[in-house]
Amino acid sequence: MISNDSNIYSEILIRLQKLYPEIKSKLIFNSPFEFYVSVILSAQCTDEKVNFVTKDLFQYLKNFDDLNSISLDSLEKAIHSTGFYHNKAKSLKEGAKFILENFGGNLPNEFDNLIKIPGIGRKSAYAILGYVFNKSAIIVDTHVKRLAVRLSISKKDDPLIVEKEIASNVEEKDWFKFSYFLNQHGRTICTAKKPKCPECVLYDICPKVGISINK
DNA sequence: CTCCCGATAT
DNA sequence: ATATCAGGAG
Repeated sequence: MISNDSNIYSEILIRLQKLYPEIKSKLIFNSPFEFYVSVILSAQCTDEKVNFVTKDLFQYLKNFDDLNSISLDSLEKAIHSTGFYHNKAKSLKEGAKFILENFGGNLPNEFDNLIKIPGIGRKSAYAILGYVFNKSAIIVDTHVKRLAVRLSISKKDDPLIVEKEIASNVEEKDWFKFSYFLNQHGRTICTAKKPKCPECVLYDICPKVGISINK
């Protein structure tokens, strides 16, 4: 099939690779446990703020046993500034209990097991797989979702659809990269509110350029 | 679809 | 002052 848009995926990979050469989480972690805590705290919160909070937290919170033992009240106080602190503290403690009871206190490295942990959804499960265990994963967060729609990779604003489109159009070895690139680009250039289209390296291949770009 | 919530941009 | 950010649970 001779078609220009059949190359949009590889074009995105090539161009964004140059812009975001280092594929690494901005979250600072030194163990699967620390990433688990950080990824839960990172919901609606900058990675910088998470790192600020975990710097002190990880001095005394070393594993799932510690997390299971700490009082809800002191945990809430410690993570307060990340927002949603009541939900997050509850998720962290319930998740820790679940991991101790079902996985012997070790964070599992299979998607099907991760997704069973209370407080861990698809996005967090894939983040753990990709960043901690270097397994293939497609992280579809709000940025990836938004860019997939703008770039007409997906017609629907649905994480599962976006995931399937990427899975079937990108080589598996590039899945994680691809979603990482869209995420980075969404944070910096193709922002939700005022996308910087004139600065965008995908400008000429973006179908939504010039049209109302509010989705 | 709503609720959770503090921080930051506007 | 207020809109917006954003993943997961119910």
